[in-house]
Amino acid sequence: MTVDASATAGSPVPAAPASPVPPLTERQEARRQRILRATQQLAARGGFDAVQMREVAELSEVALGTLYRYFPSKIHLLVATMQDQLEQLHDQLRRKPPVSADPGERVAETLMRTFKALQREPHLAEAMMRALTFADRSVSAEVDSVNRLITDVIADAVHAGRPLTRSELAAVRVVTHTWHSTLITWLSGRASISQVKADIDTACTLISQAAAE
Amino acid sequence: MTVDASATAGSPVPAAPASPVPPLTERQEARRQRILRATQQLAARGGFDAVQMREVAELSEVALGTLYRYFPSKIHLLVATMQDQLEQLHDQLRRKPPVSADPGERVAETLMRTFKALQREPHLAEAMMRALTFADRSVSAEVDSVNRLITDVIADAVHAGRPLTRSELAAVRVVTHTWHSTLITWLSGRASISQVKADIDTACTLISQAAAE
DNA sequence: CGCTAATCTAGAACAAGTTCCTACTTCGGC
DNA sequence: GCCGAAGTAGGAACTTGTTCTAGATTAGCG
Repeated sequence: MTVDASATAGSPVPAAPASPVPPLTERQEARRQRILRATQQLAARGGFDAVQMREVAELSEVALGTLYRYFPSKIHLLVATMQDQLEQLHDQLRRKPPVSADPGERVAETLMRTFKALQREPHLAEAMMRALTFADRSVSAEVDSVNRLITDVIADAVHAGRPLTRSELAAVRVVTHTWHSTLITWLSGRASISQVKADIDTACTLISQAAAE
Repeated sequence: MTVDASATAGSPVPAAPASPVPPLTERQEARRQRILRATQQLAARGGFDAVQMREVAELSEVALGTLYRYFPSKIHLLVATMQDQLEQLHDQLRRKPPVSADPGERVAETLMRTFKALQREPHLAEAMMRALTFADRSVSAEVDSVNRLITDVIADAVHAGRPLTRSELAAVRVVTHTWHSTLITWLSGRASISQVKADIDTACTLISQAAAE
């Protein structure tokens, strides 16, 4: 159950772009992609519980041991899937940035657009978010990387140019906290879509203020 | 793996005070307490992973089947433990309410005091919070009840008397989201104590504003 | 080309949550 | 005090994440 840090730094794990990752051969990269695709597929169908390691292995035509060599746990696998999705999302958002005038509104717009994307595959969203919040210390690096991606997405929405001020950063942190937590609440059926929107809007007022300083 | 709603409504489960819970006999209440105490003990020692159902059963001198009759899953068990702790906390806070003048500061003070309490038993905190955020729909009722408890704690800190205004309620929601999420971040070693404090303070400014309206 | 280390496959084995079954107690009503 | 129903003990069995082993395959290199 405990996976030490060295496992995280092991060969085919992508993880943070900082660690010295020996480049993957073509076939290895293909395997990795097959695994991630299979994971998405299973997750999209039945959520966290439907992502069973044996099934992922079978569907991606890889031995169970190999799956574990690429992703040292189910949580690592799903967090990596989230990284994957977030990168795609970030690209899309760069192509179509939010249009509102106010920074806080731009952030809210961005997050609501993301939320709509998640609603299209609620099971996949559930699987990824459950993994993200359930992750323990052995997945810190990967979870941090996901958080950085989200923070970047939000930071882009605040303003393209200059780095964020201290108070803007503080506001962004609270926005990401609210985003994660309200999403979880929605995914487990304890909040409505409009409730999620309201929570995001509330948190985003902090950004408007911080930016106005 | 899936537990339907009827299980939640089963006999000895306390759950929401709404469902018609047949009163427990003295021995049953004693069993329930033994189970909760054993859970706390194991959780305090080694966190989520150390709470193993077989061990809880053994330590509380109850058969495994009986444990499952009282708490239909490990998650239910830990969420119930959290309810238990929160009730104690709420009592303590009622005896010693926060002293700051500003509502937002009172909330921040309350949460920081709670945070200090959690720091005393970080493993127990980890176990309860992991369970809370990992809980799926089958635990909705219990998780909601925990959320209500936290909301009450915060609402008390905002102001003893009148009910909260709409915008205060919105602010309180964001504060609880921030609280949960920043705690998780701290528990998985991705944020420092001072970071947690900063996040709480940031979120609490929303309350000050809402109360000032 | 042939060698060696790393990687991969197939499948057994193990761990912990959960379910199920059978016999024994306890409870509430008579 | 007695009876049927509900609750409990004890433990086997099942599920799924994870680990381990032995025997192919592959990649890189002289």
